[in-house]
This record gives sequence, structure tokens and C-alpha cells, in this order.
Amino acid sequence: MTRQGAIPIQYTNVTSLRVGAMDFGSDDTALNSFRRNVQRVPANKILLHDGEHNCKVIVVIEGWLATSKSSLNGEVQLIDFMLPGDIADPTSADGKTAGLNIEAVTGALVSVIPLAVWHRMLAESPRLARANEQVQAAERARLSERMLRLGRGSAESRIAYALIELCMRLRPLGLSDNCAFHLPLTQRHIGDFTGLTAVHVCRTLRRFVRNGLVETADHMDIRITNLATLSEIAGVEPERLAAEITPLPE
Amino acid sequence: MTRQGAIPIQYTNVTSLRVGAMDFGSDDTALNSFRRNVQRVPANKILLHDGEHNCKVIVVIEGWLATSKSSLNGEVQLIDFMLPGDIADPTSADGKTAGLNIEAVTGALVSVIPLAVWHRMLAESPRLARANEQVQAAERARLSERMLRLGRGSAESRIAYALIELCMRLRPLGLSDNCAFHLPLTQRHIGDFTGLTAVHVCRTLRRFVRNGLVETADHMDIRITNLATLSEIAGVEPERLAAEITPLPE
DNA sequence: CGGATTCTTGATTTCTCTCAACAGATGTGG
DNA sequence: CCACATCTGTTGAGAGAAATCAAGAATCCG
Repeated sequence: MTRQGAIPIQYTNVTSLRVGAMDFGSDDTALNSFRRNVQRVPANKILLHDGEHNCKVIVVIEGWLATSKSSLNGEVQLIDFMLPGDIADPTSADGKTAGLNIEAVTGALVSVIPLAVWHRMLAESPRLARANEQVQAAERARLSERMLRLGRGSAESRIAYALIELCMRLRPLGLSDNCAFHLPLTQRHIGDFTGLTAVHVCRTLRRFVRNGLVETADHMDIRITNLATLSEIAGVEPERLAAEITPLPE
Repeated sequence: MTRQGAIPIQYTNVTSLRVGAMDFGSDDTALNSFRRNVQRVPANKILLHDGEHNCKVIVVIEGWLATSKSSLNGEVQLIDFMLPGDIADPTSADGKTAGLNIEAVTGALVSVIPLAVWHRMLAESPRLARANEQVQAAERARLSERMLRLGRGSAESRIAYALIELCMRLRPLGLSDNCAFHLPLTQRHIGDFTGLTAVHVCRTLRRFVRNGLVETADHMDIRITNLATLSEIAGVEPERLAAEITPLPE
């Protein structure tokens, strides 16, 4: 928790953005709309509260966001991470109220778009509408994979899955090189993501390291050294998973 | 399984369907498309397999469907129940492959629509597109509520939540009268829905009954007799929940 | 009727949480 | 620059919640 919205606008100069399988360049009106609503936000800033009436769609340009729900006694469940090119649409059934918290995990560059504007954008750009569908489909696929592990998986399975999911998602962004990647997360984040306590995340990760499945370096630099075994623990085929949860360039 | 597959095959003659907040009558071209693709399916029939390439959108007209994922060792997680007016779109990120199983829990009347046709329908009917959005938003809200409980809730909390969610969803369908409703489910279904074993579902339900929170009659006729306490266990405000997870008529 | 589910309850085991203590890192202000 | 507070990560010991194993009762179905 720190200083707020400070960070002045320097290179808010977005020249292109890939959403789903679609590249939006300077000649796209959609990109101009993104630009008009760009904000740079600091890490840990909450962009939207669950239940908030003034609901907005948030497009990630740079950095990590997370969507979450929290229980009355303060426990948090991360619902999904939103990476560059992802679209967080927190709207619930009434079409007005947010059903999620959205917060910045790292400093991030986002486009915050009022619902009305967003709907107009979708109507005016079939490409954007299509990209939006792809991104939503990818998110749905991720959510159900994760629900399966939350409901039926062991701690090992949940964490193995989380590592593989994030690895696969970072790959097309150029942020995962041969199963080595950096997670800007604490073990608490991983716990909130997998429905475990931070303590148990620690134990389980260390066990993975002891067993030669992953290596870790300073603050969450991860390298998966035995993808085959880790996949087996996660109950997943990595390539099939990648196809289902990340929109691939065509 | 049981009787409720019974529903006689007479009125496959669909004269209107409410999807989200929208009524589609005989004068709607969308309804005609639904009609052209109507199928009656028996209980337990699997309509679509996770991973299946020939992916379709399924609109529920009557009865209960469930979407699910299963792990390699055969454990099942129900992702969501689909009730009349709901739309099951199992498409994953590649836009072609199904990311979910879809099966009939009861005998059901459904409209099975190929993806291409579905997209054409959405393009041609802004009302249908709007209804689709509402239904999807409601589903997203339900999924995140449930993920919170799967990750962070006790068995009591999960089951209490499930009962309240289903109660709230059945209400606008006229199937829940003053918190009394019938669930065409076994305790195993509830276990697969809440990520618990059937044994533990049984214990927990009986505890609720002993404590005067709910009454049960023959095979899953439920009456919530103390909604206040049950809501507290579920960590939910019933009316707010209802607004977030069910599309309300306008 | 007989077989197959489903439900119920008890006894035991297993997994994860909770509590606790400490080390390392980070950051702050004097 | 140091003293100090605050996070984060690590590890151990013990408690608690749900799973597993098991066996019998109730129900459904052909």
C-alpha cells in the first residue's frame, strides 16, 4: 500500500496492442479509444471494487492485474490474472454492478473504458468484438480448469497447474523463455490464487525444488526443469492447455 | 437414474423462450432458429465432450444441464448448472474446441446450435446478442462467487452457498416458492458441484437439518427454514446475490 | 423379487491450516 | 549510516477439517 495514482504520463504513447489474436495499430479507431482512456497505475492500486456501481471495462496494456473476490472475514480468492492484451469485464448480471475487485499486481498501463463507450466500441469494430470473444473464451477456459483443481486437486496439483498455466500464458508475450519466467508475485498471491495458505505454498514449492521439478531464484524467478512430471502432477497436457487458454496469433 | 426423464414428448412446440431479461416470441427469427435445432435429450446424456472439436452452443429450453470438467483419475467438478434460458458456450480460446463437458442432468429440451449459425444469429439479432451478454455476465458472476468458496470456504459454507444460489436462480423460473424447491440432484452431484465427497455432503446437510436451517423431504425437496443463518454461513446477502447472478426481467 | 444406486453413520487416516519462531530482505527516518 | 519496523519466506509442532474405508438401511428399477 503506498502513494497513489502519481506517476506522470510520459510514454503513455501506445502505438499498438495485441488483443487476442488481433493486432490493433495506429490506424484502428479502437486503439485511439484505448489511448484516450489510458492510465498508468502503481502496484497494489485497486481499480474497481466488487459491488461498485460505476462499472468499467479495463484493458491491460502493460503489467499484471488480478481480479478477485473476498469473503466477509477478509480472505481473498484471486479469480484470474490479467496480462497485456487481456480485458477485464467485471459486469454482473444487472449490467451495471461490478462482481469483482480489480487491482494492479505490478505497476501497469491500462485503458479504463466506461461500459457505454465499450459497447459502442464493440459495435463499431467487428475486429474488436471478435478479439473480445477470443479473450473471453480463453478466460472461461482458464476458470474452469482452475475450478477443477480448486474443487478436486491437491495442493501439489493446484500449484503445479498454476505454474504451468502462467508459463503458457507468458510464452506468447515473450516473457517465458524455455519454461523460465519471472512471477511478480509473493507466495501469498499464489496462495490466494490456488486457495492455499502462503505457508503451504512455501512448503509445496520447496518440495518441488527438492524433487528437481522446478528451480527458483531471487524473488520468484521460476524455471520448470521437469515439465513432464510437473504436468503429470497438474493433470494437464501443456500444449493442449496452451491452445485452450491463450488466444494464439493466427 | 429416475423419473424426471419422464417429461412426455408432446409440446416440442416451443412458442416462446425467455433468455436473460429478454422474451423471444414466435415473431422473433431467433426463436425460429432455436426451433429448427431443438432436441429432446434424456437424463444423463452427454451432449458434448471436453476437447471435442465439433463445438456447439447449447440453449436450454427446459430441464437442467450441467457443465463439467474431469481429471485424469475420473474425479468430476461441475462448473455450472444451466437452467432454462441459459446458454452453454463451451468454446475455448482456439474458437473451435470445447473446453467443457455438457450433460443433461434431467431430461431436457435444448437447442443445439453450430458455432457458425450461432454467430450469424448474434449478428442478425441485437436483442439476442444483448440477451447473450446478460446470460454470460450472470454466469461469470456465479463462477467467481463459487471459486471464492471452493478456494476459501468450509464445507458448510460451500453447501450453504450452493443451496442459496440454486434457490435464487429457481425463483425467477417459478420453481422456488418461498425458499422451497426441488433439486433433481443426488448428493453426489452436490459434491461434484462443491468439490466435496458425497459422504461429506450428507453429513453437512444433516447437520443443517438438525440445526433447523433447512428441511428436506423425499429426494431433494429442500426448504430453507432459516435463510438468515444459512446466508451468514454462506457469506452472502441473498438479495444482492440474486441481482448479481440472475438476469432479471426489466 | 433381486440388483443397483443412493443415503446414512461410525472409525480412522490424511492433508492442510494454525500457531509460532526466526532469518533475510526492504525500507524509513533520524 | 545505522536502528528499527515491516514484509516475506522458511521450518517445526500440533490441531482441525474432510477424505477414506466400511457396513448397513432405504430406495429405485427392471
